Amino acid sequence: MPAPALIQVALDAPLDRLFDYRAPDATPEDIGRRVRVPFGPREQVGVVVGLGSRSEVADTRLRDVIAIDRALPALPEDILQLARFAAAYYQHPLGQTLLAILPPALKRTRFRAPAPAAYALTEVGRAAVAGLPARATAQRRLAGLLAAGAVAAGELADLRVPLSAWLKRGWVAGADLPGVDGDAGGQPEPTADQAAALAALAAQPDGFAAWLLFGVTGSGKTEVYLREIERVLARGRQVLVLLPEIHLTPQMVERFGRRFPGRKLVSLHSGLSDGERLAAWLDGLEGRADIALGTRLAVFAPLPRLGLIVVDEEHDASYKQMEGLRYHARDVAVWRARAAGVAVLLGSATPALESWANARRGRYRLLSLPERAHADADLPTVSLVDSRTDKPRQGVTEALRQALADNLARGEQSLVFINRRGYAPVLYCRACGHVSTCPRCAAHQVVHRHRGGYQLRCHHCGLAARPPEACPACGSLDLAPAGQGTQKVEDTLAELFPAARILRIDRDTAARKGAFAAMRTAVERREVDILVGTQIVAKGHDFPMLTLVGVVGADQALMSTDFRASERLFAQLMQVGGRAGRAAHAGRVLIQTEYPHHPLYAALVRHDYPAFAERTLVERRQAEFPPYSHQALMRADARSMTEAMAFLERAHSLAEDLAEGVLLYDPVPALMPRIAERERAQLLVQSGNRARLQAFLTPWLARLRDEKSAGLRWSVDVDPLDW
DNA sequence: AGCACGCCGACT
DNA sequence: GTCGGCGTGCTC
Repeated sequence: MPAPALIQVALDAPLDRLFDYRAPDATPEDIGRRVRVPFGPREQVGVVVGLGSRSEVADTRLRDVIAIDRALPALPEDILQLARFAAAYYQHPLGQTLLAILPPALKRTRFRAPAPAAYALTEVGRAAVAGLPARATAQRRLAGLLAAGAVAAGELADLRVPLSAWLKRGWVAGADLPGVDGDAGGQPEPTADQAAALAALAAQPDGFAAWLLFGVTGSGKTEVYLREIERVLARGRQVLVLLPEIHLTPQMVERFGRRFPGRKLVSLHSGLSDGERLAAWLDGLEGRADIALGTRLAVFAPLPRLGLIVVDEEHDASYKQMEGLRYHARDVAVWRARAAGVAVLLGSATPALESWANARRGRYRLLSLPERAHADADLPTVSLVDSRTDKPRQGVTEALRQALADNLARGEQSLVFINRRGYAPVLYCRACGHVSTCPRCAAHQVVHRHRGGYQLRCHHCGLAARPPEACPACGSLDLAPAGQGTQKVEDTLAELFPAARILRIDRDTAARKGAFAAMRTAVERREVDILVGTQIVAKGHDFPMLTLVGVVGADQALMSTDFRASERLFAQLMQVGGRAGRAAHAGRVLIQTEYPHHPLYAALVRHDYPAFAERTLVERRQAEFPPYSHQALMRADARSMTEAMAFLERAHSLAEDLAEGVLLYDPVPALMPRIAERERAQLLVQSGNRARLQAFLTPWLARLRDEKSAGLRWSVDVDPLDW
């Protein structure tokens, strides 16, 4: 009699171990497959990660697997390896990591065949729809949509009733998504810089290589991606392209689709329905997709013929996941490229200082595009308005007001950038100096306009309250909003320019689905004269008639205690400045500041990222901050600060005998010490050697898992981006 | 994380 | 008398 066959299963539980189940018919081909198993009192979906004949667990406690899903292909070995790496590096259980990278449709315990990506009329259907009665309006609309060929499932979402009826009758059937018609002929001639970058890429022998493509906004990084992708596609390989934000993907998908007609392009992001996401993921896994474009989670997409990874805007913080598996998609991409023996191309106008340092050390190869691609599109002129001498009125200096007035008179569009939502950052008592604070957080309440009046909102916990009539501290009625937010700047501009058409874009106005696209259309149709917005407008949109960018309130970031604040500010200002004058119109950027001699602004005026980076790297080296050290941040929160700190003190003492080559800081209250009635503290650990830090974290955290204290939550963030 | 089991206050 | 509060313990 053969030894009992067991499978090792990774499950979505916060437990850093695998579970054995009896599976008499399991074979090595089942590794990577989904399984349904009994887990405690319920059923769970897991992934088979190994086979065995013996278990640490007593026979009597072993249970039988319910089903192995052999209808779908197994997760390939390279993806299992990638998940193992990410789980180990970011100190997250393997089961939760694996289940996080599966599309949501595959996490359900009912194993079902995936829904088609598109639908098309059958022969029978084509004949039948001709005879539809006039009153069958929904069916006639469906017939109209399908008349020209296959239509994506997503576009038929509101017609699912007649669609399912037709499926039953056999009038329609699942189909492949139609390819986008393109005009591959209309490719721009590469500039000299682009040609040099492409030549360097082409000269590189097959195998792993990491490239940093450094190019100012408008220098044509995308054109370099497209040509390099073309070369890799021609060798029969798949390409993975990572983008920072969901609302950027439709534009990129369209551009890629036009450029590669006949190639199968899929997009992977959380804006898709579960069915669309599954279809796209399977297109990748089964090798049908040639190009996969997606946001950070797409870095884990299975692509058996992978030949190149592109990470666009590689400095963007949205590549870092802040919850659960706290991975950085750019770093995972580099690891994956190395494991797969392919090239990874990281692009940015303002690289992360980590990447810049890697390029300087020769770990990444640097490709520069110093010139804008259109010869007639010069870089915008950046100038500083000294707001100590030109005193702002309602936040706007005379120089900015004049520039906006001139632009209006010329019929050109302007953008006023202020990275603060709401009306004013705080409500202030002019009698006693009291400021509005959130009852649940250690944060100010922000004044927002609300239904003709005002509202106080906390940006940390979301709590909204009516503003008090009188000061809660001294009873004075002399309360006033202090400082500027997007809403107040919008009001000010409306007063200054009554005839101007003003549009505000921030998280509050862009929240509704489709709102962002509608705003873009309004700007493109020139129905807007002045845009007011937060960083949400800075990202990746070309508005050719936008020729002036005004920046208000940027100094705030110079005061921050976060050592990465100036890096973020520089990137943000370069990016928002890049909105100005992208086509034939020269652009201007005006930055209001009380520190016109600050070296950050001086570098910005010269469009000199390398100077900014060199200077900031010197500071980082002196402080032994990243990229000259590697960090992990332990966060704890509890009902009281005493409990949170006590836990971290305990963690600190459990670390002492392990911490060779690792610097342990003392636990301290977090920068935001209370959010939603939870008191927060943190403990930073740091090492000049990444492997040392890793070798320390694993046994340290293992010790802590046995520590229990009620109501206390803790987590570890490896390579944290913000505190 | 769920979910069950288990031991103490206000209610049909 | 019991419905239910959430402490703590387990999941192959």
